[in-house]
Amino acid sequence: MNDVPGRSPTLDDVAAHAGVSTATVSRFVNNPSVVAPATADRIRAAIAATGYIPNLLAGGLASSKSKMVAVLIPYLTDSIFNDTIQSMVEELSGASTTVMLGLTGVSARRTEDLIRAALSRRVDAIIFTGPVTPEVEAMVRRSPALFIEVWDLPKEPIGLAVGFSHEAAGRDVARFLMSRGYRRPHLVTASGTRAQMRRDGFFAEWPAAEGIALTESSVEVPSRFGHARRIFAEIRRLPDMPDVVVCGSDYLAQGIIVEAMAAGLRVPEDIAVVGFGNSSIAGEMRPTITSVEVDGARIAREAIAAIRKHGSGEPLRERWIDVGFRLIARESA
Amino acid sequence: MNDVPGRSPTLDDVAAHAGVSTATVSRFVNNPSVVAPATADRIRAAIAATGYIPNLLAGGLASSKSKMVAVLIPYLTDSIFNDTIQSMVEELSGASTTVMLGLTGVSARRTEDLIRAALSRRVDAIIFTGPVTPEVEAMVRRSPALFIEVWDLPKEPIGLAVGFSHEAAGRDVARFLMSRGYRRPHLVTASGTRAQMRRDGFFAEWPAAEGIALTESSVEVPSRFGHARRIFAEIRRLPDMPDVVVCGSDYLAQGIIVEAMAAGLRVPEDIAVVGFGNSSIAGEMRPTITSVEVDGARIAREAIAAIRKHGSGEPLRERWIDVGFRLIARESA
DNA sequence: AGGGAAGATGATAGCGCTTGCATATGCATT
DNA sequence: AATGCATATGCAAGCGCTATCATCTTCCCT
Repeated sequence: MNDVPGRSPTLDDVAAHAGVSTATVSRFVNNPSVVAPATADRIRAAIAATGYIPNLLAGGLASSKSKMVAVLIPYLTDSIFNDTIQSMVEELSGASTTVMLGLTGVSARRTEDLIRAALSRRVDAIIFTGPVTPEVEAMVRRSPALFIEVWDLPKEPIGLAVGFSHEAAGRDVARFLMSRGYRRPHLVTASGTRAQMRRDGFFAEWPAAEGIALTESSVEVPSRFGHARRIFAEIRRLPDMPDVVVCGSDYLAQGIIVEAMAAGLRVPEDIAVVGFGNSSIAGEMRPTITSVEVDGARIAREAIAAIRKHGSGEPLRERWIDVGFRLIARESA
Repeated sequence: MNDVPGRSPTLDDVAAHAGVSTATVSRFVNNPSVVAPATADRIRAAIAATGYIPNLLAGGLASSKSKMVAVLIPYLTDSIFNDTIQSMVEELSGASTTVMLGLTGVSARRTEDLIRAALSRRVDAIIFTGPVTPEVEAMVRRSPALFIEVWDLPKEPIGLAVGFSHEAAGRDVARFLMSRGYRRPHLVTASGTRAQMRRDGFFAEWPAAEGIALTESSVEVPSRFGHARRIFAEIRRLPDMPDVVVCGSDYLAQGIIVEAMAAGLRVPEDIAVVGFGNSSIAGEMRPTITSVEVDGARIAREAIAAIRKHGSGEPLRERWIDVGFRLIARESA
């Protein structure tokens, strides 16, 4: 598309045009306030006249900071991270940082390739969700990039962890349901580590007494809307219908509600439903979905603050940032 | 791992370790088959021993191709592009190309900033959805990056367009509904350009005859699930209930179905619903949603094929690639 | 008026890689 | 043997920027 004769303008072109040295233009571009106002004006004009667009490949090479961060998540579709990623990308772009997006799926191989790709770009940080394999850990440890694990609080984070205790969340849901009088929950657990931790928390808290039973089934990650048909069919086949279904995402919860209503059941009277993540649909569904809210925007902000600190050489004081969670009781349970 | 503490290993380190020149290692890294098998083995060993990870900033600077493409979309949440983006990112990563993700929202300012950021990284291509402002056009035209507009077929694409005719899609939906005997459609149109084009197509095709009426209302982009409450309330206030609601996304359609059922109406008997985009939920909802399928994966593949061609210097023959669409009749209408 | 401190700018050596050109080696062809 | 042509590798000049150090002005204080 380059119908313009010649190569694209460089710092030197701008410098020549403005009658200053390249160093001065470079300074101006990175921090306009360090050059004299009059010079700044000339440079500004020169940039406009030449149509100069900085080359961040060169800049990054010279300064060994790329102003780029990798965001690695499993999926884009129906993911509970979705709202978090949205604010993550917005905040990052706002801080004039480029986001490199990688979808890991559940494949360790793919994850490693993406980490390698990120390191190849000399990203300033990697924002990661999901289990860390030894290979990933090895690669990441020898790199200067800040490694941020979000949505969880592993015992031994490689760099920084920004998240909350899934085990505690599971416990809270169990306590909540008990207090509401539910006695026969059915857990739908996804195959990922975090879902398992919530399940463990739920089990640990749930009292094993007479008349207090619990059943479960499992789905592939992510906990999608589409899993609902199979799960609901499974539930119907149970000898005793559960009184509440605990889901790994609001999307799956939504699906269960739809299935229940299609089967002529009322939610929550005949069967209650709990979601997870407090995605926007949770408050918009009919009935509205009881869910566990996670402050995705806060996770994004904390992560970015850490990246900025790390970038300016400041050492990070803490290894974990617990953003907590909040159970939001709505109509569905 | 005998890595030098301090800086990360470079091509020279690997070269020294393998007893060859840096050029040879570079060749090996970019295309293993051009070096002699014995040399390749030595280099492979050296890379493993040093833990070398290429620096694509330096590589990109030297070769002036970044192996990076920018993907710019309005939103991540509830977006009809979601499935497309998913396959786009997967295909791109598979082709060892880094994806730079940008969320433009509806702001022209933000869009321009993102384009500038992409150009600063010297991306090989920009995959774009949404209206092109003169500023964007100017920046993009003078850059060597391939500019690909997806999901639409503008009359004068700057680079390449991969999409389909929204006007035709609107017409098809109108014809379909007529043939099914619907006579009182209600259109819910989002504020974006493409939605407007579908609306125009629908209007153009819909016969203006006795007993064949049509109403409409509008929503902010994106056509989210959450808009359904307001829209449905509007519909109920209409003097004559429409017999079918035409939505700009399957998510909104899903919302309308939920609202209708909550109001005790049957879908499609009392009121039918049509979605758009054939997102995964369309086939999973109850009732399943009649929708217009767009082959997102194909769009992704075509875009990537074009990028590859453009990258190897081949000129692009065509300016438009029409991937078409397909109306999928399901239970909801 | 002299001595500096502070501010603004210039000169320049890399950052780690790619690539055109030169060189060296092997092998089939005359 | 001499010639030619692949094939394999080395040399070294950049790619466009940043950052260190040096230089040159001001301007304030004693």
